[in-house]
Amino acid sequence: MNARKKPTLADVAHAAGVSTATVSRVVNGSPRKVSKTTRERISKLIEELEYEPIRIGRALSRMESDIVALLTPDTRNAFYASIADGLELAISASNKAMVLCHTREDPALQDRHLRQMQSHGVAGIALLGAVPSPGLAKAVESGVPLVFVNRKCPYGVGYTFVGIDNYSAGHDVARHFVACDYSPVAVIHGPLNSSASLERYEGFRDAMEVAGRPLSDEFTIAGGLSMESGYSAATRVLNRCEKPRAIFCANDAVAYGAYHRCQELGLASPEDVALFGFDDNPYNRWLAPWLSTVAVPCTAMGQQIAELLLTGQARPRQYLLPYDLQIRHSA
Amino acid sequence: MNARKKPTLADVAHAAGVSTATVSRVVNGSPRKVSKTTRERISKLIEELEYEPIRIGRALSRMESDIVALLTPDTRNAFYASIADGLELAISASNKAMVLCHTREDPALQDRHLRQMQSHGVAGIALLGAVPSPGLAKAVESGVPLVFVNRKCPYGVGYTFVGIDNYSAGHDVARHFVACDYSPVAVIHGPLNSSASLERYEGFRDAMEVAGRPLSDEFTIAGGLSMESGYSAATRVLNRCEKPRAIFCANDAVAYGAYHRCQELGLASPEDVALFGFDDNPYNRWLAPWLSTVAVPCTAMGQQIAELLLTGQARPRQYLLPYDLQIRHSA
DNA sequence: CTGAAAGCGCTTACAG
DNA sequence: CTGAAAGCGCTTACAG
Repeated sequence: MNARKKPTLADVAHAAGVSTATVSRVVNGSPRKVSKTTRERISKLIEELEYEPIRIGRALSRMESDIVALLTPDTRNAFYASIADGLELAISASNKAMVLCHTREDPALQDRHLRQMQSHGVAGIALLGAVPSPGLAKAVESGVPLVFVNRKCPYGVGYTFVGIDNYSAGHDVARHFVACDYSPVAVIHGPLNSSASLERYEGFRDAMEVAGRPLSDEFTIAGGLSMESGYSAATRVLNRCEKPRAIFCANDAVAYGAYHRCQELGLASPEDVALFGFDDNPYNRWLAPWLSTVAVPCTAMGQQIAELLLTGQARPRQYLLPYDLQIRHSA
Repeated sequence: MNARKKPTLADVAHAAGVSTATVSRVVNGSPRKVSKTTRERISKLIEELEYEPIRIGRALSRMESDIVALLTPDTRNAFYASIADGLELAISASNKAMVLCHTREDPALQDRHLRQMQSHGVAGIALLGAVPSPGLAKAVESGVPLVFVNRKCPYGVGYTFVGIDNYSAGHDVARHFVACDYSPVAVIHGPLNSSASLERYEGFRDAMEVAGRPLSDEFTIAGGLSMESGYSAATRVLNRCEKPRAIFCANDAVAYGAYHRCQELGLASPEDVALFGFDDNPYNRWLAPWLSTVAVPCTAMGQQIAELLLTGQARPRQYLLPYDLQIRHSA
């Protein structure tokens, strides 16, 4: 009911009998430049009037808003949601805000968001699971601060990246499969325009080959990264007369879908079909404690992204975080 | 490498030989007011120059940004994530953006976000799972467009709400328990300052009482809404010498935690302990197809919220969406 | 149908 | 240490 408008910088300045420049300086804490007495007087006034800067003003004058964007395919995947969560925590602690855009693996949609975010004047954009798209190609040239997460930039190597060594992780999973003596072995990989999917697959494939057990084409299945697509990929591969003894899945969501299909077929894991996931989805602990997987440090990733977005990187760098093979019951 | 600055309204106006007012009018599509020829000329120029309005300018002059905020405890809960997803879809389709803030059920944090969002000049705020807090009390008075989702406003009844009839749903679950003849029956409810938790619990309790099987105190457990807290609440209630025959859980996440505890204790569901959840979390389909639950229409909720936030409500209203009892294997 | 001009709330070189 | 003033890029009443 209180129709009193929110106070502006000018209101505070007027009340304090100083210029807006001075108030602006104390708000932004350039303490060297304002005398202690004035500063204290103004601070008190700010308290009293409950002055809160209207950020649009600042944004216009600085030509940059207090906002960063996170573009990601789908936060219903709890692994992505965890990264978003960690990022948001750090961003909001720095008194900034995070806008969330779902790209749904769609280049056109990613481009719309990219343009929209630039027109919002965001301070930076994190791309968690970027897809190649014309707008992205432009954006990397234009100089907006970009951080690629999980998947590397499709347009060259000189861009900031936060993630793990997927090739090496895929390699490790293969070595585990060999140690368990699983045969034949199948892989359900994600879209190969994603560096994460590609490298996982290549590392796995190469290690199998080195071990003298090359992957066969009929056991190399291309799929998406959702539970639905894991289900349908598993349906296909388990339909063959020769069934795979073990499946390396593109991520945990895919493994969940595959698991569901195994259940339907009455196949036990690891007895009939060993299953290996990727990410260590937060739901594992409660609903799938049996799932062997590669733990990706999503919390650390969120923090790293925030740091890069907040401080602005002098030069692009690759941040390779440690991953952790989780051998549990399913493989 | 193209250091050409992005064109502004003024650049377009200059190129077209008209005033910025005119360009602004065609950008915002007030078609009555600009002659067809000028309009077409300007439109062509906009294309050519790839002009994209810098939204901060508009925001400052309108004193409202193209952004809406979603405040929610935790999107790692896939049910909340689904609502966020639906909302983001609709918002971004309207060429606006959604900022996501996690409140973690913490009043102080909620207040920080509330203030921050107002200082960003957001066009509206959706509170999915609001907690009572001083800042919220102020915000409801101040006239920011607010939409309460799932949980009603703790400060009175005259506020916009999108959700289901939780009392009635709790009632239905109790009637199912009675029909199954489960006894004794336990309930793990969420925080009672949440209307959703409170009403579910009350509906359940009242229906049990009407059926002549009132809930006992020792089988009424207060907990949080996470998997962790479901686990610990279940640990407590299953430690008693008399074990419950069935547990109504605050939501599916709590049911997952309880399920995990049952597994550890070697208790089967529904044979030893029947389990009932709430929400119909998207993960159910794949990892917990056995879980009986109340399906809440999260997609429809997301759309409804977007509509309210985008069009601005003339007067507050309650939007009660239909829910659906899902009787599956666990109860 | 179109334009000149004021205004939105900040920040920041420039002077003093 | 402090202030007057210009400027950020839009929108919009007001005139014509």
